[in-house]
Order: sequence, then C-alpha cells, then structure tokens
Amino acid sequence: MAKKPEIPHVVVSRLPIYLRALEHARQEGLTCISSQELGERLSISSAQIRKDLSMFGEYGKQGRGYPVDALIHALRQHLHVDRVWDVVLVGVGDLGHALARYKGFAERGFRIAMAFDKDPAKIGTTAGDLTVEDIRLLARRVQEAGIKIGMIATPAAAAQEVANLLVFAGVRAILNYAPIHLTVPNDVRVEYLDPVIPLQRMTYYL
Amino acid sequence: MAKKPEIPHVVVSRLPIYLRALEHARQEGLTCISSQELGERLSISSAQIRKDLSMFGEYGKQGRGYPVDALIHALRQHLHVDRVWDVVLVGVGDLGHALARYKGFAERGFRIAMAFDKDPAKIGTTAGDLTVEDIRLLARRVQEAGIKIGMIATPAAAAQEVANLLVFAGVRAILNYAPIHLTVPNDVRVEYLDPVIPLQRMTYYL
DNA sequence: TAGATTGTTAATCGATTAACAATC
DNA sequence: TAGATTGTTAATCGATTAACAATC
Repeated sequence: MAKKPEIPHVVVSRLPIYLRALEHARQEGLTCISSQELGERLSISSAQIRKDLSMFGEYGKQGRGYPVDALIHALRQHLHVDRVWDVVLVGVGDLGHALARYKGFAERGFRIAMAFDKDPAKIGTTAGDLTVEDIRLLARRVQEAGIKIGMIATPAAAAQEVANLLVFAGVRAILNYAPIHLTVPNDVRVEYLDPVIPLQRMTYYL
Repeated sequence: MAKKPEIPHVVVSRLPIYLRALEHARQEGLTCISSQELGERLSISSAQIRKDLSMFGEYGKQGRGYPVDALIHALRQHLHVDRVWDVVLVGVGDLGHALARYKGFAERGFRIAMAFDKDPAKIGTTAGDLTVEDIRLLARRVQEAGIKIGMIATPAAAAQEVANLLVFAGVRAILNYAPIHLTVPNDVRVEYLDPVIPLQRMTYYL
C-alpha cells in the first residue's frame, strides 16, 4: 500500500517541474501536449518524460499526447498536492516576512498557518496576515494542529535546534533556508534553499 | 586550458556543500578533517567525498585526513569564489528586498551591486543599501559594469523577458526565484529556487 | 487511412560503492 | 612502529537514451 516505494526519487523530483509546466500550458489554453513539446519547454528529453510518467499510469494518447487537465489532476494526486498543506514558519526576519507574504504558496497547495520567532521584540508583531508567536509555544501548537511541514528561515546557528524542535512536534518535511546541513531522523525529509550554493555552482563555469 | 571540462557537473554541484561544511568545521576550530567525518556531517559516503576531491588534486594526508584551511582555499579557487562577484538583482518586491538585505552573500563571495524594477513607484526607493533603478537602464549599466551574474525576483510572467535582457547585457549565470523554466543560450547557466518545487517533492512522501 | 506519438524494451551511459595498496 | 586514512581501481548499481511495435 504505502507509497509505491519503487519510484526512484530522481523521478519524483521531476514531477513538480512537469506539474508547473503543465499548469503554464493550461493557462495558455493548451488541452493536449506531447512529451516532445513538454520536453522542449523544460530542456528534458521526451523519452525521459514518457518514461517518468509511465511509472504512474498510462495518461497519454498515441498520436495526440497527454491531456493537460487530466495529467495535472493525476500529478497533483501523486504528489499529494490535491489538497492544501498547512506549514509552520520559524524565523521572521526579512526572509521570513517575504515568505509569510508570498502569494505563490496558496495557489499551489501550501498555506503558512503559523509563524514563530524567539526574539521578544518580534513576538506579537504581524507577518503577512499572521501574528508572530513565541517559539516556546511551537511544540504544543504544531502538535495540536497536526502540522507536518516546517520552513526554517533563521540564522544558521539556530537552525539545527529549530529542526530538532520541529521533528519533536511531529513535522516530517522541512524546507531549510539556513545555510547549514541538518541532521534529522530517517523518516524526515529536508530540502535546502541556501541561495549561495547555486551561485557557487555557477561561478565554477564563469 | 579553459575549465577542466572533464569534471562531471554532479561533482561540481557538491563542491559548494563541501565548502560550506568545511567553513563550519573551521569555525569549530578543526584544522584537519577526514572524509568519514565530513561525510557523516553531510550524509554523503566517505568514498564519494574522496573521489570528488581527488579530481582536483591530492589534498589529503593518509592517516590524518584533509587540512581544513588548505582545502577551503583550494575549493574556493576551483569554484572561483576566491574573489567577490558583483550581482544584479531584478525585481524588488518582498523577496527582492529580503535578498538585497541578506548578509549571507558578502561573506561567501557575492555582492548585490545593482537593483532594478520596472515599477515607477519603486524606482528611486531604497533596497538594502542600494537605490532601485529603472529596468530600462539595466542593459547599459550591467554591460558597463561587466556584471556576469543576475538574480530574478520578479513574478513569473516577467521572468523570461528579464532573462533575455540579462543575457543581452552580458550576464552568464542566472539565479531564478520566479516559478517558471527559463530558456537561455547554451553558454548561460540557470539555477532555480522556486520554493514550491522542493515542498512538492516532499509531500510525495507524506 | 496516414501521421503522430505513446509505452516499453534493450542498450548505453554515467555515478556510486567497496576494497585495498600506498603512505602519512 | 602501528594505526588511520588517502587515492584509485574494479565492480556494482542506477539512470538515460534510442528505437520501435502498438495504437489513437
């Protein structure tokens, strides 16, 4: 039952890219798209796209391509974004504020439901349409709300401690903006968004 | 001569991760670190680390590990972050402001040198310690300054047009926060930081 | 029907790992 | 010296690509 454990992560990691491109294609009015057209838009080979998608079912029609609406629907289901996930934000500096106000989450399956900071000067202030709460209340509040996703926007020095707290509170997926590798239990996922890493990946070639 | 073209990108992409971890290790006072210790901190196998590093030279000492300082120095050279790169920022909304004020760039090799927006209400205002400039001046200003790195923090609808402008102005590396795939010439690098993509990669497993 | 495109197989390609002689 | 760890080789593992019968 669980989660088709046979799908390689490298394939899973491409699905959100496909989904995003399909949503753009739909906005343009496309109702059907071939693996070749999709591949050209994403700089991915059409064979790869067909192989990836075929792992989840037979969504395509020979001679026509993939029905955009149905494929969007299916990918959302497989990715579990056919619902809205509540997210807890920790760290409400400049970046935390920007995240709290970012409109792009809601339309794509995520809602920042709570924001915490440890700085007394920030607690009680507003971030987006949230009130910043005391981090000492995090565990109880997150547990009670059953929140499974956390975003860390603190300085690096605080990030591991925050991660431990989130895991203790029941969070199972962490988006980490702090520039540090996190150590978490095996059943917890972490994704990293330190902007300097991709910059340094590119300067190698400059 | 050029840029050892034989190093696979997957190896290059891990170097900034190694560099970051080594800088943390140095802060802790370590002067030497084994591939095993480094691997444990990063959840990477020690064999992989040794293989990756050996592509650039013989930095390790048998029986002791890698001298932290020397390896940091070498990695910075290989990644070309043994200097400070000027960066141009386009789009000064909430995210653009947060980026303009982020302290983490300067210490790791990057300086946002200019910020542009197309909104007349924003032009002339302040972002970090920069004055926001009219995007119509971008090409000339960036060309004259010889800036090679751009950051796009505009809405998705504007991002491709901005990318074209940056490429025209001589930019060869783009960090794209907008939720859209960019099409650029072969000799231009793009890295993506749409936060929804990693979130959706994780919800698959929830 | 004719043309186009899928899903899938087999072949290729590339990355990771295990193991160990060399050596600090 | 003895113990530890590197750099490297060969083996394993996994991902991508090419090609095509099936079929819309």
